[in-house]
Amino acid sequence: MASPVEGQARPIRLADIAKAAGVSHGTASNVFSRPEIVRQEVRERVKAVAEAMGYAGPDPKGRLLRAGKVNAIGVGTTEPLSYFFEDPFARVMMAGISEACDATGAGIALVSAANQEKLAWNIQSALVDGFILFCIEGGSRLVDLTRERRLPFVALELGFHDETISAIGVDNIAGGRLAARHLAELGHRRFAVLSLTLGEDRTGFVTPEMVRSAVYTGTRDRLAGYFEELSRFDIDTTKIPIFETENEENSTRAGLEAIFASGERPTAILAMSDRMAMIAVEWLTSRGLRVPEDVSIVGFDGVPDGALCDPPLTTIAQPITEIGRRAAHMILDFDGTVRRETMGVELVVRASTGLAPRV
Amino acid sequence: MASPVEGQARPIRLADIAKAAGVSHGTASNVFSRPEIVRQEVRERVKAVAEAMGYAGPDPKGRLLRAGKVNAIGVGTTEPLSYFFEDPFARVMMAGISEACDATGAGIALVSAANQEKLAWNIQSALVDGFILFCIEGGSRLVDLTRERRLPFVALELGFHDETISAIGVDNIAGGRLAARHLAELGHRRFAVLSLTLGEDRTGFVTPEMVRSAVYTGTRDRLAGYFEELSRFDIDTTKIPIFETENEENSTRAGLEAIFASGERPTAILAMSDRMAMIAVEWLTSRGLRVPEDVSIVGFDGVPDGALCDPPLTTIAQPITEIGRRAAHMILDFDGTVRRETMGVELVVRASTGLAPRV
DNA sequence: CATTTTTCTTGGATCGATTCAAATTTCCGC
DNA sequence: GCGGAAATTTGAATCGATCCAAGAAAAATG
Repeated sequence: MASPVEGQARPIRLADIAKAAGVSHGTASNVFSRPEIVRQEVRERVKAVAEAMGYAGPDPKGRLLRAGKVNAIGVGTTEPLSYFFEDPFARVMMAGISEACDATGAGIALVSAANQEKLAWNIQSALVDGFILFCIEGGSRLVDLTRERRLPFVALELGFHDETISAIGVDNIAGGRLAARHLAELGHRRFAVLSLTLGEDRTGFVTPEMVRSAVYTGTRDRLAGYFEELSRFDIDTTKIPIFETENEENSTRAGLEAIFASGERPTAILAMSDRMAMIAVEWLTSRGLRVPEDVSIVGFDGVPDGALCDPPLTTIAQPITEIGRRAAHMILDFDGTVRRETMGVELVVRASTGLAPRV
Repeated sequence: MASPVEGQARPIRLADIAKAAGVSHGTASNVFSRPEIVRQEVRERVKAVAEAMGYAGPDPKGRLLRAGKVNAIGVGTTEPLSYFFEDPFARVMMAGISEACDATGAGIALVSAANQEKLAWNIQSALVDGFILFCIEGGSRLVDLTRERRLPFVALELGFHDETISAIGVDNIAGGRLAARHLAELGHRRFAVLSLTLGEDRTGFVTPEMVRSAVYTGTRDRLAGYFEELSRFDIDTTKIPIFETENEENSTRAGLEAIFASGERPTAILAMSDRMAMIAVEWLTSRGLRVPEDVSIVGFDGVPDGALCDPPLTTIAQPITEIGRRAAHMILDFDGTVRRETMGVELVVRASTGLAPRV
């Protein structure tokens, strides 16, 4: 079933309507954008002509150039676009952004940069008034590219070493401490860390040297929080294995294999994301280790899925939706200043943590 | 912490660069869009000037007007924007759309129309090459508005009576039949239907008259499918209560109350969405009725959540991702024809259905 | 009916780029 | 050093609207 659409004729412009109706283009424009200032008779005539000629209404492409403002905010990531709809953390964040946009009537443009060349082009050509950047893997490339647009932008996760850009994130040190203290108080003494990325594009065990030179200060801060607190319990933090992953299945599993391959198995895992924590729960369970009887796990983020999995995840909850809302407002109400906001975090105790097993 | 940004000076234009570098704007433009055709020396000089003046690169707003193509597809709904990130059906659909867009490098613009006036404006001013419409509640207003833009658009769910618009959906009659046959074969004889909307903005029991005059033919077809098949088992379909909901908690609960208030309780529920089915499971369970021992339920859609809930949902699965992909391609590769595609559905038997209880 | 106000309309300027035919340079071979 | 081909550069036209100062028409006033 197929029917032709609107002959090949090029689309009707406002000027065509004006001519046909015998008015100036100025008046024709007013009929659509400020109808109240044109005489009723004229208004109706022009509208009738427009209708008759099949005019689609003022083309936003034209209006845009004059108006200067797009009324949409771009959300960028280096992941494929589907990330926004599938990743639990991103989804909650997007819900917050959506809320702010809905309230002001702004639209959302999703911009992905999964592959290098297109990344550049997509960021460069996005029709938006500003950007919110999901700074995950490859975040610095994304930031550099975006900076070139000279539009307002905010990095989510202020774990980015560059203090000259706006960012919103959480108090990672406090978060790390809360998680560590909770486990230490349950009697745990042997730990392992599933870490987010410290620099770019690598996975594997991390050395203290690498921690010092971390690009992502957010990751570094969480580690610092973990260790500061554990030190208070007289735990030798230099022996704690830290495995850097890409926050997805393969590298997280690899990390777990590596950690559990070595001699002294940890009784507690500090995971820097709920995603990793949930993968860890599954990995452990499938190997006959019980959570939390044999191994306790604390996640980070506080995504809704964490409450639903089995066992429900103990985690450090971020106010994700609120971060999203604020990020959107930073763009929408941009005032020309760079802002860095730090939000608080909260320990949510559920069933993935328990007393340390008797030795 | 606040630092001023780029003095108030109006942004630098390509023409400014051209003048400063002593070349024509044509050449300046070429430096950025087709660098290979300009002499290296000139190219470098212009680039240097641009760099020095802090030029942000060719403004997409300007380019757009000339180019005519936005390279983004709009996805519209009458729900708030967060719908796209929270509703399980929408999310899977968006994943399919994302895939197609990623492959071609197109962007996605989310357009919401939660409130009437803004709906119009948002649709009218969206910078996109075409629309994909989530035709749920209020779908016809959305379609009418979109039609005015005279851009290609596709309605998701071809359960829309207007055959002149492109649409992709599933074979609703077949789906209805599969669900009904499955239950009938398990011995069920007393049914109730939780229906999607037939027209606009109403909930409550439905009369045969209303079914005949349905605006949403998709809903009507599912009903037809249910009833055709049940008739084959000599079931008197005129006695089956049909309750129309808005596919959310309140109206679905109201429907269940109404259905279970009457004398003869159903042993099987035909729900037209997994969402309603899951709400029904919860409602029944909280009232001490067991699923499937006391009441069996078949959903519709096949969203991932349905496999995870307790008990896992028997459902009629749509190829949601594939529908999303195709919808995106219809817009991306638009050829001026109206297309209506019907996809197949599949019965997925899980644990929410079982043998009819002995009387 | 002339004059002042008020209400509408007009048409040129502008938003920021790209395109393309024509003009100008540069490059080659002889 | 010259003619012609090839490589660059130019600048006017265009994309589709909105804005606004100035002019024209209509309405109000005396």
